[in-house]
Amino acid sequence: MASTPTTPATTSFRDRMLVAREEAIISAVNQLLVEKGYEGMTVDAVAALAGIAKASLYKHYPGKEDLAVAAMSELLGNCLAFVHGVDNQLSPAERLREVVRWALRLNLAGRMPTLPTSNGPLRDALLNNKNYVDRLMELSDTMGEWIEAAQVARQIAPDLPAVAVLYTLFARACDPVPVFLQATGTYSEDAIVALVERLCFDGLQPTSDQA
Amino acid sequence: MASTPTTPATTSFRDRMLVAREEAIISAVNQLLVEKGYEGMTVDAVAALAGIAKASLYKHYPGKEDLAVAAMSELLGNCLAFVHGVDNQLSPAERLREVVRWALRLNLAGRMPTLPTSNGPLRDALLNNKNYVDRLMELSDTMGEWIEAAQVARQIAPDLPAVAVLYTLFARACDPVPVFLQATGTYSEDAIVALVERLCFDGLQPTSDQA
DNA sequence: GTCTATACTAGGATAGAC
DNA sequence: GTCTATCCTAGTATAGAC
Repeated sequence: MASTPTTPATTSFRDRMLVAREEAIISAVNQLLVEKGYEGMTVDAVAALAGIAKASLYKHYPGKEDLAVAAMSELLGNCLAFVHGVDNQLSPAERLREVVRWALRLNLAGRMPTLPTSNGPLRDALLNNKNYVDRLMELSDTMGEWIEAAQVARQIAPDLPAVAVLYTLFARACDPVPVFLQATGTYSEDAIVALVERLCFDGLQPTSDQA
Repeated sequence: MASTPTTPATTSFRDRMLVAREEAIISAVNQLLVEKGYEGMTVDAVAALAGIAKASLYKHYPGKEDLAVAAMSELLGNCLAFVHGVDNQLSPAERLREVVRWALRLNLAGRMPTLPTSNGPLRDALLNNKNYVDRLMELSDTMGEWIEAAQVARQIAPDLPAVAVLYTLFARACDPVPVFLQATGTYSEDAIVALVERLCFDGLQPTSDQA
């Protein structure tokens, strides 16, 4: 107890502090991206919400774009963790539905950050980040396999281009419809998830028992 | 010929010039909203693209928000004009499909401006503009009637809340999926319109003849 | 109503001490 | 690596002459 701390223990403690800070920073970024969007998120606000001085923040992340990239990279990491945890006993289509439901719940809970597609430099920063691109490709590969398996099993239409299906699933994860429905105050979260999942997979058509 | 121009004629000419300028301004706003988004659109760029000095621009529209509101109001006007021109002989569902196709084509042509939902002051400016709100309500009313008629006719599922259908149709008009598909360079505009229309109305499910 | 030139401010990024 | 204080560009908006 009274002895001088060993070097590795001290380093480890400092590392833990650093990691905790960065978690607080990215958590703040996530919240502000949801509330204000990328352009509306100021670095000052991130620093204030994370309880850190702005200059310190710049020691962790060299610019505003890097904050956004880190947040999106973490989002993809969480999504990959969920995807890899999905029960492989489920049919491919049911696995895809699980992912859509996961994304819808994240969205409704106000924890789904999104970035504008119109911001060129930001888009470049994303595509230049190996971590982000690797995760995006792994997610696309895994979901792409599920899509093709679901098409072979005739659970989703086999004549749809797989890339169109993949883009559609990604887009539904950021769709404004669930949040708008939530804002009406009429529907429970579960009801909205079920409704939007159905709109995605079945469209507006009557189900077969609605002749 | 030599006589002093009559007051009404002079006024009319000046009015035409003014209207032409405002059309040029809103056209520039539309283009920049598509290319850069609202926050990325600078008033300088609008002025330059419209071929007018910035100070002159401010004589027409008192601020940046007003530019965006005018553009969205014009968009709603164009949409209403299309909606009112749709053949009433068509079934309600087919009329809704016509509107979706119109919006998809506008989107693919790079002429569909969108605004961020996260910008509070901008949202207020929209909702405080009578012209915009009136048009939005008229469009919602008309399409709402079509939706309910289509549900009665069992052309779209009658158990879906009409408001969810309406939000979905609005959301599909601004969806990123068609533009992403366009960016792959693999599909023609017609193919993308047909594909996304199908995804909206039929979802991912196989069609009945794909057992 | 059009222009040139300028005022004002928000916000991204840094300097330099500790 | 953390802080306070500062720099500086970009961008909204205006003044004032014509």
